[in-house]
Amino acid sequence: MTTVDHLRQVRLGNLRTVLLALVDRPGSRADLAARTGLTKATLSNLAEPLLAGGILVEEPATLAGMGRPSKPLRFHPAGPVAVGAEINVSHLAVETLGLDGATLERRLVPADMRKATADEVLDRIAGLIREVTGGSERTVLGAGLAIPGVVHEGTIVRAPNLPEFVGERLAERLGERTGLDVQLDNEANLAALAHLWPRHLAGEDFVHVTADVGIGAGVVLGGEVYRGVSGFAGELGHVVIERNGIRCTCGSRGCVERYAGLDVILREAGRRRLDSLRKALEAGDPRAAAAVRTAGEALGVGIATLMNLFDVPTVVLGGSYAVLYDHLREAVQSELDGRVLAGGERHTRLLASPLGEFAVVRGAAGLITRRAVQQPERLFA
Amino acid sequence: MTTVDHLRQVRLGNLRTVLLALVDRPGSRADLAARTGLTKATLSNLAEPLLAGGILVEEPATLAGMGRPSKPLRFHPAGPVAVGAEINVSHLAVETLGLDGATLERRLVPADMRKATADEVLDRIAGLIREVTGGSERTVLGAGLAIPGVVHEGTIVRAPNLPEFVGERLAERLGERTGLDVQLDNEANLAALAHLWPRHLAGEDFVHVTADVGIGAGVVLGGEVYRGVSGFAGELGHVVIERNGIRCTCGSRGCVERYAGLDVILREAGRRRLDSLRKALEAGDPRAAAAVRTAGEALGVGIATLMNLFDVPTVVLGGSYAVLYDHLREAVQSELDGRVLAGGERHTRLLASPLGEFAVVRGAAGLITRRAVQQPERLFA
DNA sequence: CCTCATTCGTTCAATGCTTGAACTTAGTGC
DNA sequence: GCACTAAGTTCAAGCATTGAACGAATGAGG
Repeated sequence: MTTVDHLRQVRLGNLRTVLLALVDRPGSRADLAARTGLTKATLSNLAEPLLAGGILVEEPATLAGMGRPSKPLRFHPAGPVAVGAEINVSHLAVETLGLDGATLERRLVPADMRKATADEVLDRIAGLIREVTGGSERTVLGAGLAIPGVVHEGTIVRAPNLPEFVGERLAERLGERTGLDVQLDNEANLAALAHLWPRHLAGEDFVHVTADVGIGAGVVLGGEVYRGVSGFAGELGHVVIERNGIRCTCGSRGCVERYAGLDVILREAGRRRLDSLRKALEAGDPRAAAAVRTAGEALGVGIATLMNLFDVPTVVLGGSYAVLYDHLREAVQSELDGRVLAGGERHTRLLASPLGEFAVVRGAAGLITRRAVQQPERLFA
Repeated sequence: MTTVDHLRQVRLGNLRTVLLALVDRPGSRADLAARTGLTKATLSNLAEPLLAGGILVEEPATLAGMGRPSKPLRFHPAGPVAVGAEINVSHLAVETLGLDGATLERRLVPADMRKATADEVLDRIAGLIREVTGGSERTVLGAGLAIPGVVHEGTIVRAPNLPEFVGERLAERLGERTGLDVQLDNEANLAALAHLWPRHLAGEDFVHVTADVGIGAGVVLGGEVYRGVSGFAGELGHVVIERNGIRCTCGSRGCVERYAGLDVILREAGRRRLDSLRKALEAGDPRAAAAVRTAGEALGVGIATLMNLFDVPTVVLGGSYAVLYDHLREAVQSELDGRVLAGGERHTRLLASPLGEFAVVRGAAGLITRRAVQQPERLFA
């Protein structure tokens, strides 16, 4: 690598810094210089190709205070967008996201994936993507694709609820249908990413926990989703809380999933759907409340173990757990208080995700916008 | 940061690359250029100040084959050294280590720390450090200090077996006594580091597990010891394996430590010391074997949980567990086989540490030599 | 309307490390 | 001695940031 290459890397790094500052909020060259620590001269220089390339726009001067008025820069309203897509057991979803973090279009359609072939699913997803991108002339940076399974190097290596997809390379197949650069990832990881990009919810390090059929944790360390060497990191569902406990489909015994999975909660509560459970809880049904509390205790033990290993102070409960948050919190927190070693005084923060059912697709789209910002050379294609 | 500063960073990065290659093995400028991917011109340039500064020496030309003979570069035999020191419940230890990874001097002295004040301990450690460094004129880069407790930002925040030390800033106090730059860290982290630097034992990612009074895991991710946000990462001893199990001193129930700690093993085996247990095992004592096997089962459950969360393929058993390895392995591996999800086919590698009782001090010294190589500007002081 | 103060944005010379090619050095083989 | 080979050295070229000076655009005050 020549010195010239190194200097180009420096430039790309500065470009990234500037774009990150702009994701936070718009600002004039002078403001951005102050926020990034770069000089005004550098900022003028860096902004030039971004404006020429249609990534940013210069707004008309704002007339405020003394001195020459500043012309704020912001992401171009007709600039590039990213697509997020989600294949789940009971639904498909897509979303388009701008570089500024604004959601443009959304679709969520119920569908029973267990009865569908991979081709049918991909066709439907491709159709939905066409729907949300078709009307506009904006450049599409790529698509993130979320699935409920473990992904390693682009291949699905485990998907207990979508066994037909194991071994598939869905990204390539969706890429062929849409002409887009597609990135495949696990839904738990992407839900976690949605809480981190483009806006931070929980500071630097946190764990995002969701339940559908299984229980997945997305672990965020140092601002990055931690995936492990083969994509299996954060398998909270198979943390053992009773070594001679209930047999699990994974071959082990006493996995958290067998005590705190959504299917278990519904069964114990005598309900068939999350919505019905929620209503029962609101109506004060004692059986429903007991089922959720019992699950919360098991979940709390598992999360405590996770926190003692990762030493991460914050836990975000998402998906179904966010819906049940009010009835889960106390049991989970109580286990954490009794079991997490924590730093000096016990500080464990438990939050409910505010993102609702679109967290996963939003994370999938965020994967793409984030990559574009982190590798700004992608914006000049 | 000016462009000139960036270029200086590039130079320091290249210096680091070259030093890392030399830690691996000596080599001529041409050989190092080939191994690092830099050019011969750059290598000549980088080597010059290292030779002038007495960090490296040029060996006489080796006469091998055709062409101009090469003059290999290696770390100067009278170059800088680092000190490692360990305070433990039952002993103190120190070691000096060269940049090339060679151990120069070692001391290990039994001592009951529970009866000693911090001042007494520090005086003794300082005395040992003088012993191992006094005879030589070599520059001392600093000292690593290992303690059996959780360290966060230089302060001991938890030390169940050395309660007197909690809240202390031992690094500064030892620094005053020795005139050295002292780095304090947890013994489990440093034992793990010893398996990673200066020579790799287990590839990229692994977990190193030791037992003394408690059970600690040093987690190595991406070539770095993972410490968590407040130094509590890898608290394997307090992973729960039976949520309604035995009460633990930490306030929780069913912690691995209560089933697989060294004190538990010795008690169940009816022995008082590790050495006596080892002899009993060699003699085929069935009670001893059963105690170790039972502990191995509990340890295996805890490690399986750890592996499902971190997705790290390799586990190194160190300290007392390395001594008991032959009798532990089967039970641990069996739990791992039944419980770890792993990548596709189940690949979990279980190893015994080859480093023996000096692993921790070696890691402590390695902390300093590693820092010197990673921040080569420190070598030109 | 003019001038001053103020802030925004632009221009420009200086800076230094790696590179690759050409060159020098120091051996072997015949 | 001469050709050959490989190690090590010399040197001009190349580029993004900086800081200071400069130009531009406004408000305040007379």
